[in-house]
Amino acid sequence: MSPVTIRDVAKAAGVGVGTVSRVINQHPSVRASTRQKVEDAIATLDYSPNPIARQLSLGKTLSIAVVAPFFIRPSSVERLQGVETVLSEANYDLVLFNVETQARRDTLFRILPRGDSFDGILIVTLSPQDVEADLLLQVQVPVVLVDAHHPRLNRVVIDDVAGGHMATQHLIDLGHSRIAYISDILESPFRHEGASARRFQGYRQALAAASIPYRHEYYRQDRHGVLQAERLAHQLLELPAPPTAIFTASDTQAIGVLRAAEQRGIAIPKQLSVIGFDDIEIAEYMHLTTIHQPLFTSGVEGAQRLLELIRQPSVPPGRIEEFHLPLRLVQRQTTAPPPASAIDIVDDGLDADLINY
Amino acid sequence: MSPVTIRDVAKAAGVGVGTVSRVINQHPSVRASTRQKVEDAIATLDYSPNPIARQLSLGKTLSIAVVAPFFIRPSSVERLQGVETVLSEANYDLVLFNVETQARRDTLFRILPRGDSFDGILIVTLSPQDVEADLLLQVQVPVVLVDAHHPRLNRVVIDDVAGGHMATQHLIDLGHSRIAYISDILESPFRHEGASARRFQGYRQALAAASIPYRHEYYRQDRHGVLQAERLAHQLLELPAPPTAIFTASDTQAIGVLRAAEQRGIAIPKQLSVIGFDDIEIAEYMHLTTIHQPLFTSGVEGAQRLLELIRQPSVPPGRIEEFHLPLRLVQRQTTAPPPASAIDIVDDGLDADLINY
DNA sequence: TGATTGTTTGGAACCGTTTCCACCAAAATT
DNA sequence: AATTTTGGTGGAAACGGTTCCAAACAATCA
Repeated sequence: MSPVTIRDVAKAAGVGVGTVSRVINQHPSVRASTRQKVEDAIATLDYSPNPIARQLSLGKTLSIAVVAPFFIRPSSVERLQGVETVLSEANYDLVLFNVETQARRDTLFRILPRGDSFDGILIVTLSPQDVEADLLLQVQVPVVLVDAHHPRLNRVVIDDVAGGHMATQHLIDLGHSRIAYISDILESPFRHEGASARRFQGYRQALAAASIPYRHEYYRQDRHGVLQAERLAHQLLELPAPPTAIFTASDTQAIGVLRAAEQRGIAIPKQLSVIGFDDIEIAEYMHLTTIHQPLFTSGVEGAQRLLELIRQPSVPPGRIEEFHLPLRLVQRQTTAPPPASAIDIVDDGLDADLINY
Repeated sequence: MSPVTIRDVAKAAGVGVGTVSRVINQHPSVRASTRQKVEDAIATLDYSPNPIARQLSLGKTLSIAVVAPFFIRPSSVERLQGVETVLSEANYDLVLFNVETQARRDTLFRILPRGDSFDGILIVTLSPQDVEADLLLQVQVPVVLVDAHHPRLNRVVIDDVAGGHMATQHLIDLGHSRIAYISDILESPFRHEGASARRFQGYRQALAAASIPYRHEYYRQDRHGVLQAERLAHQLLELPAPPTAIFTASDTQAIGVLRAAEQRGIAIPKQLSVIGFDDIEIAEYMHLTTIHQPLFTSGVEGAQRLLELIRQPSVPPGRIEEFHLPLRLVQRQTTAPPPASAIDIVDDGLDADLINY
């Protein structure tokens, strides 16, 4: 590419390479006349410094890695938007690592801590296991988790339990008692992502507080996605005593429920209430009632914290921080009181096996 | 971070640095016993090569820049997904450059050709001006355009004129003659993105072929976005003789139209037909009739072509290629024949000023 | 056995920056 | 006038790899 180096410039300007470097980096101790000469040379040679060489010399890369399940979690994209805003402002390059499969996830957690390719790492919606966190901590690379947890890593999160509670309480307040919960898989054998599990806890707590027995049959899980949720919803709606309301762990899954209802000719919200979680952009267009979490903001906060971590040399392990973002119920048009017909059949008790945590 | 260098390994293994390098890079001419010694040393020292240094030495960065208006164009995200698939497969890093403003756009086009930071550049939905293309060509950096045009750059595109024609023809076939077109701004002073303008051409051609006079009042433009399109739709629907069908240059804008109709209590598709363009994921959920273009595939094709360009040293300027992707009408539930009441008022001729291209 | 060919190997040179140190001239101090 | 301080400057060394060249060694052939 541009084969003109700092030495060419130095020669052309009749100065040493150090001086050219100083001019480029705005170092103060360069005489104005010299600076001028160098700038002229730079201009006529059309020189621009090789960033790779600079990185090697500096030991900095000015780029940070962002790891997330972008394409299977629309919420990641909205978070990414916040991240991008902050990073581009700070002149950091954003290197994208998408995760769709467990294999890729594991590879990345193994690869990322190696090498000095990134000044920092932002991990979204993927919680590291202990060994993985160890690796990260060992290499001393600044890391921030967004919507993910690990006790020894900085993170920005929401109170998922409270969120689950809030959603369920909203349905209870409307008069529902047959409330189902759909989520992605709560415990994959090795690493628990956790958020859906905690929302499940909130769901259980709200039910318990209202003295509504927990029904195991009202809880379904599958891999995250519209189609999977659609299938689960069909299962629920085929139950002898189908739920009058469904709470899903994400808006994406809520859309699956909406589709299932539509296919069965079930009127929303008249015959079935649906509440999601996240408040992704599409939720508004679909009039979905949901729990709003600050997605964009989470990206901003995460990125800012990461930059802070990078900038300050940081005392040894630094204090680990957990930053909480607020939640808010956004009521739209997919929740309403249950149909009169259903209220009668309250508490038929069938299959209502209580399970303790 | 990992402060152990190739020289440490060489010392530990009792060999020269060249040998270690050869082991790392799978160079064949290393005796098996030597290789073993080196591998042992690497293992015990827990060495991993510094990618930056390797890049400097190699003159390659193994990373490619992707420039696009990701967050204001959902279609970009779906294209990005295709790009990501190919690049991660090929072990290239994907560096994201988001464009939301004209200033950022211009900066990037100025910055990107500098330096040797990227092995290739993929530009999505942004057509370079001539001077910008010059810069790119001058620096000899491999470039591929996706959903963007420039005669001297490789690109993967669709036939926008045909697409515009297809959408309009569909409405005409349904019996509409009062057909409006909503798009983003066709000609910003300095650089035309073009796609919407070409779809407009297709729209005009289809109308002309059906002997339907073009009405200037039926064509509206504003910045791309749901809210802007919503406003434009309101304007159209307030016209003395409102359109019975609206064709929008993107699905995003179609959603705006749908919202406007909803606010006015206008039934879709009974009283108003709406057809979009792109077939982004959300289009299906909203039952939007639209022109499908292969978004994911466009990303895949673009990335693959870029990798080819990078791999082969390439004859001087290489032959410029324009790769076309197919289009397809996807009929869902937002288009139907016009209401009987409207058919009567055919061709009141008012304001039907014909404009020639 | 000696000459020839082929395979491994060590290490200097290089990639293009930044930074540090030494040096110099001019200015300030005595 | 001699000495110290200061601001500017040149250039070597360092960053951590890859590659090339020459040398060492092994194997083959006559």
